[in-house]
Amino acid sequence: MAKGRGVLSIDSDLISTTSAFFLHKPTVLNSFPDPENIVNPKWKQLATTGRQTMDATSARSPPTTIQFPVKLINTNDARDDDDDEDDDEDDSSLPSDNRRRTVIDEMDFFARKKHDDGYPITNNSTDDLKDSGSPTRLELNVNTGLNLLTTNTSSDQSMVDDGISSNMEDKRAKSELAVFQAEVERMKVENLRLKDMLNQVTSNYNALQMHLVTLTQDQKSHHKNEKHDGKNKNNAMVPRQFMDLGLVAAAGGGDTDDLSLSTSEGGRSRDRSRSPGNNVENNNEDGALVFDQDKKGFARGADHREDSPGQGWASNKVARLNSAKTIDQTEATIRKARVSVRARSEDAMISDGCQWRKYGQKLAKGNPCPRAYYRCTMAAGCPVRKQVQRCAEDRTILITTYEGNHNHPLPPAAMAMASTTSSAARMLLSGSMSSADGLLNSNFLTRTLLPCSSNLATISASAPFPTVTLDLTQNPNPLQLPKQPTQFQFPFPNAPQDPANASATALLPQIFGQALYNQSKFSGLQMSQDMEPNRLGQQSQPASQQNPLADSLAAATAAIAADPNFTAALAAAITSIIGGAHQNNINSTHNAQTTTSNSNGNITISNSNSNGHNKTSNSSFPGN
DNA sequence: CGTATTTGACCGGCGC
DNA sequence: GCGCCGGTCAAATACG
Repeated sequence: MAKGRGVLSIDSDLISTTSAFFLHKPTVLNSFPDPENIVNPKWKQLATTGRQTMDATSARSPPTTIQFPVKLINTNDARDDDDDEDDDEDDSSLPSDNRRRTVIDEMDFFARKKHDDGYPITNNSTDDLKDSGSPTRLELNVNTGLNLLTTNTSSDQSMVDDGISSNMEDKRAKSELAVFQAEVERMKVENLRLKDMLNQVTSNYNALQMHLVTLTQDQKSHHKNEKHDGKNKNNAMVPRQFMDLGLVAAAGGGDTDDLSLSTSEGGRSRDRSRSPGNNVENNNEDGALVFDQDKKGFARGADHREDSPGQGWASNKVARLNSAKTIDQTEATIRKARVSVRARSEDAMISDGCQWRKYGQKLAKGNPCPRAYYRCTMAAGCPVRKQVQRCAEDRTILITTYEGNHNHPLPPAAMAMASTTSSAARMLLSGSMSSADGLLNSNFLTRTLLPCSSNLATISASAPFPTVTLDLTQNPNPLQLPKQPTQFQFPFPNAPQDPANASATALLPQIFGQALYNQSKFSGLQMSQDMEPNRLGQQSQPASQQNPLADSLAAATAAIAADPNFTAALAAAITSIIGGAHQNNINSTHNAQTTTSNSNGNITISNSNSNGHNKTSNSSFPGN
C-alpha cells in the first residue's frame, strides 16, 4: 500500500475543509473495517478506496474496482505536509513539481471518472447532492485503476485477472468482498448523514460569524445610543438573528448529549465543594441546550470514567470513537480549553446573552488593563466563568475569555455564543488531545473551524490552556464572507430562520469535535483547505472553483458532497487508517515543535502543548 | 434593605 | 522553600 499511501497523502492545503470534516467523522471512520483486521493486502488496499462507496449510496453491486471520483488537490505547500506524513512513499528525489504530479497521477485513480460517466465533478454539485442517495453512478463506475479488487473477484468488472486465482482464493475474496461491501453500505449511510450535518454546521458557523459581527457592531451602536439616549437599553441584545437561531436550536433540543461537553472544573477544591451546581449532571429538564456539569467528575474526569465504565460514558464514546484511551485524553485536555473572543467594544463587557456577576478583578502580568472575572449567575452553581480584559496593545479591543459549561438552559441570546464556544473548544481540544497530532489538528482547526476567517482565528495549544480565539477586530465585515474562496463559506442569510438549522448549533460540537477527534487518528494526514484563492486556483478544486451555487446552503452542501476533494480526503482518511499508526508517530515528532501559519500569517498554531501547568483547578470547557 | 461591585486577602500551582 | 502569578473568596462598599 506504499504507493497508495503516497498517493493518498493529502496535505491540509490540498483538501477542502469540507472534505476534512467528512473525513474525520468518526462514524465514517468506524464504518471502515479496521485495517488491522484486514489480512488480505488486497482488501487493505480496497479499504482505502472505501470512501468511494461512501459516496455511493449502495453497495448492492459491489464494484470490483473502485474509482475515486475525485481529484487530489495539490499545492506546493502541500508537499511539506506530505513529506511529513508519507515519507515512506513520497519520492522526495523528485522535483517538487514532479512529485506533485506524481501524486496527482497516482491519484488519478481517484480522479473524476471522466471516462466512465462523463460527469464532470465540478458541475454536478447539485446532482451529486441529489444523487447522494443514489449511489448507482458512483458505484457503477467504480474503477480505481489500481486494480484493487483484482485477482480474486469473479466479477465481470474485475479489472485484473491474473488467471491463477484458485477457487479457494476466489471464495475468500468474495467473502471478504461481501464484508467490505457491508461496511461500504454503512459508510454510505454515514456519508449521507455527514452531509446533512455538514450542512447544519456550515449554516451555524456562518450564523455565528454574523452574530459576532453584529454583536460588535451593535454594541458600538448601543454605546453611541446610550450616550445620546438612555432609552435604548435593549440594544445590547442585538444579535436577534442569532437569538432566533438559538431558539430553534433550543427547541430542537436534540443532540444535547453531544453538546454535553464534559466539563470543566472550575476550580479549586474549595470552589468545588462550595458549588452544589457543580455536581449537577445534566439537570436540564426542558430539553434545551444543556451542558454537562460535573466539575468534580470533570476534575477527575478521565480517571473517574475509567473507574466507572459502567456509566455508559466510556462505552458510548468508545463505540463512537474507537478508542477509550483517546477519549480520556480528550476529556482531560478538554478541561483546559478556553474560547476567547476579541472584539472592539467600548463597553466593559460584550453582551452574550448570559447574566454575569463580577467576582474579582486583577492586574494580570503584562497588561496594564485589569482583568475582570465574571461568573454566570443565570443558575446557581453554574461553573461558567469569563474573563474580560482590554487588549494591552489596543485598548479598544475587548478580550472575553469563556471557560466552562453552563449547567442550565440558556436563553436564545446566549445559545449562539455558548454553542459556538463550546464547539470551538471541543474542536480545539479534540484536536489537541493527541499531542502527537497537535499540529495537524490545530492546522485543521484553523482551516476548518474558522474557514471563513482564517485571519480571524487563532488557535493556541501552547498556552497553559488551549485556547481558540475568535478575532472580530480584523475583518468584521460579514459581506466579505461570500468572497472567501473557501468551500465552507456559504452566505447564509436565512440561517437563523431556517428550521433546518434547528440543530445546527447543537451539532457544532459534535461535528467539530468529532471531526477533530478523528483527525487525531489521522495524524498521518493533514487535510484542510488552503484559504488562499490563488492556491485554490492552482490545483484542481473544481467544486469550489466552479460551483456557481456557492451562495446557497443547498448549493454549498451539494458542492461539498460533490467535492472531489471530499472524496480524496475520505480516501486519504481510509488510507491513513489502513496505512498505519506509525505515521502518527512520524507526525507527532514533527508536530511537536512546529509552528505553522497560513499565507496570511495570521494563524499561528503552536502545538508545543507542553502544558506543564495542568492546573487541575482550572480545567474547563468553554461553553458560553 | 437587597443586590451588585470593589478590593485586599487568600489559595494553589509553578518555577527557580 | 520561597516568591510569583492567576484565580477566587468574602468583607466592605456602593447602588437602586
